[in-house]
Amino acid sequence: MAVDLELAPKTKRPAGEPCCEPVVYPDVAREQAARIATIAKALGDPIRLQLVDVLRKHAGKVCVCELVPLFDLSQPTVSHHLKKLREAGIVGSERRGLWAYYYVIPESLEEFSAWLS
Amino acid sequence: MAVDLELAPKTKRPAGEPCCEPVVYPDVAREQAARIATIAKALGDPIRLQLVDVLRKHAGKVCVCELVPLFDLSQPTVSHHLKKLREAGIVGSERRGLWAYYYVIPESLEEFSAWLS
DNA sequence: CCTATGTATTGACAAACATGATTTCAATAG
DNA sequence: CTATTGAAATCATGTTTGTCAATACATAGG
Repeated sequence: MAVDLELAPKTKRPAGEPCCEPVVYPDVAREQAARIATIAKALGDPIRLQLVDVLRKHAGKVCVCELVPLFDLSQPTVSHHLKKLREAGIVGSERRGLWAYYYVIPESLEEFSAWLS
Repeated sequence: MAVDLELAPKTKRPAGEPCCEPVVYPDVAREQAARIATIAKALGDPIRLQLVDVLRKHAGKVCVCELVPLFDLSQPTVSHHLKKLREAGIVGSERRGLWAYYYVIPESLEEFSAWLS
């Protein structure tokens, strides 16, 4: 797992040699990085982060009509952000009649959280 | 801190009334969300996430010349990503002669990590 | 000096993104 | 049925992003 890079003091190359040994980054790490980056990207917008924050604090399902007035944004824009979060697997939604309720999928944040700490 | 949204079953509005009570999102939370989203945004690219990953695993300073061959990218592109990470306050850099060494600033990830868990 | 090397910046460009206006869809009430 | 309402999708637009080629900058060695 750990990439073993050398941190030896460098000297100017003898004009031809490569600077460093080419280090191969393991594919599994790349895939994990891609997964985590997808989550991070979805959280990388203040609105979406606050959406997740609100949803998490309620630990239940929240109606879109309650989320929209939290922000100075149009309903379609909030819907757009919720879609992004859905596509990233961070939230799920459920329709009950006219209303749509959103909730956080906690497992979706676990790998990221583990990597971060 | 906790936003107290009601989750009562909804009924169709009497044509005029707003759907829900306007809920005020506290400003302090907005600022925190903005800070965390900045970090998340910077981590929201697979390359940058791997860069941070490598730097963290080494818990020391790593030469750019060792980072570039990890990716199938040009040196300017890697430099660009490192700059993004620097601007987000996630990494710092130090020049020693020709070489530039990068390192993670652990505190930069603390607030995000705390929020996530 | 001059040349070579490691790194950063600039310019350009396609792709992705955030946003709002408008439209579409689904479901409820009458 | 029709009208209305909540939510999602579509369209258009201006902005940001990731990438590389080319260039600039700084430093080390001769």
